Amino acid sequence: MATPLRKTPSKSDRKREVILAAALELFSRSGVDGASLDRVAERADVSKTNLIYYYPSKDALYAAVLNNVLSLWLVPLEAIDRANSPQEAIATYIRQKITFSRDHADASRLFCFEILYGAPVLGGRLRDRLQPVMDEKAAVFAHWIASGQMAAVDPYQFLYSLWATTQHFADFASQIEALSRRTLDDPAFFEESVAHVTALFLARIRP
Amino acid sequence: MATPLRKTPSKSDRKREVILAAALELFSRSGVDGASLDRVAERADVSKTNLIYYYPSKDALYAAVLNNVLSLWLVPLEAIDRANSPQEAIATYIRQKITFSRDHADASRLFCFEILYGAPVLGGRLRDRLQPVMDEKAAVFAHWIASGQMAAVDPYQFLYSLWATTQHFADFASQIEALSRRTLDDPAFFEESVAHVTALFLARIRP
DNA sequence: GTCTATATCCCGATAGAC
DNA sequence: GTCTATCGGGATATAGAC
Repeated sequence: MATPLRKTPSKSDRKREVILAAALELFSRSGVDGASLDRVAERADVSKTNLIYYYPSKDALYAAVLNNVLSLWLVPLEAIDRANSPQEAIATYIRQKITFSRDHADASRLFCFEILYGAPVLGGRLRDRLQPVMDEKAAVFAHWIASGQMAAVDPYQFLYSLWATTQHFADFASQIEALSRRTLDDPAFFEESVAHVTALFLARIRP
Repeated sequence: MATPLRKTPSKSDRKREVILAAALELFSRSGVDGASLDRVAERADVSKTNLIYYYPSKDALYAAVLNNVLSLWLVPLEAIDRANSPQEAIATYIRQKITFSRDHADASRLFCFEILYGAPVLGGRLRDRLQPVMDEKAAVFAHWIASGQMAAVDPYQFLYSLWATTQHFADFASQIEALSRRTLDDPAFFEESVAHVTALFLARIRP
C-alpha cells in the first residue's frame, strides 16, 4: 500500500488545503513578497514550522497556489464549443468569467500578479496547458467564421479582449469601487456588467 | 529668492528624476515589496543613503512614482471631447492608449500593481483627480447618445472596457508573448491590435 | 508531525563625520 | 549633499527534541 488511493481526503490533505487557501488570500492581496509565511501560517492556524513541513519553501507554496489557480481559470473556456452557437458560447463564457471574477477575485488577482512579475513560475505552464486549449478554441472560432455564423475576427485578439474585460472586474475592483462605488456583490451591478460586456462582444461578431 | 522659478532643472531635480525612473523600473517588475532600495539606488547610480536623502522613505518614493504615473495615465482621455465625433474620439483614444501600453508598459504595470494592492496610496487621488475627469467624459458620451451620434451605452462600463482592453497589452504582455509570441514592438502586431480593439468598440456604438 | 530555539540574511532607516 | 558605519527588525529556513 505504497500510495493509497483514498476518496476521503486524509488529514494532511485537508491541512494542505487550508494552507493553500490562506496563502491565496494573503498572496493575492500583497503579492508574494508582501506577504510573510508568518502571516500565512497564522491565517491557516498552523505554526510556521509546521507550514514549512508541508511546503518546504515559500516558492514551492507559491507555485502550488498558482497551479490551483490556473486550473480554475481554464474551466470557463469549456463553454467555447462548436456544438453551441457563437452567440450562446460567448454569452455563457462572459457570464461564467464575470462570475469567476466575483467569486474568485483573489485567484484572479494572484494570476494577475504572476503575469505582472513576468510569469516566472507560470510561464512554462502557459505554453503547456493554456496554449493547446487556446489553439483549440481558435479552431472553433475559425469554424464559426467559415460557416458564416459570426463575423471574421482574429481569434487570439478576441480572446485577449474577452479576458481583459472580464478579469478587469476582479483585478481592478478597487478602482471600479472608487469610481462607481459599486461591487459585483451588488446583483444589479453584476447583471449590468454581464449585459454590457455581452453586448460589446455580440455586436462585434454579428455576421 | 526663496523659491527660484527656474526653467532649467536644477542638478537635484535631475537626480530626483533619475531616481524616479529607476524606482519605476524596479517597482513595476517586482512590486514595491519585491524591490529593495539597495537595488533602486544601484540602478540610479547613487548610494542608498543618498537616495534616502532625496526621498525620506520607501513609501514616499513609491508615492512619488505613482503620482507621476497617474498624470501620464490621464493624458489620452483628452481625446474624448464633444468637438470630435464619437468614432474619431474613440479611435484616437484607443490608439493613444495602446501606444501608451507600448511606450510606458512599466507605468501601466505599476498602476496595475497599485490597484491590485487595493489602491492604498492612489485611492484618494482616484476620487480627486480621476473621478472628475470621468464624470466629464460620461457627460460627453451622454451628449453623443442624445444627439443620435452613437448607440446608448453605460459610459462608465464603456470606459472600464476601454481601459481593460488597452491596458491588457501592457499588463498581460508576458502572457500574450507566451501565447502569441508577439510584442507591441512588432509594428504589425501593434497595428493589428489597434485595429482589433477599434473595431470592437466601434461596432458597439454604431447608431 | 509538531514543537522550541535559533541561525542567517537582508532590508529600511539613522547617526554623524566631512 | 554625500559618505561610512551601523542599528534594529523581520524574513526564510534549519536543527533537533519530543
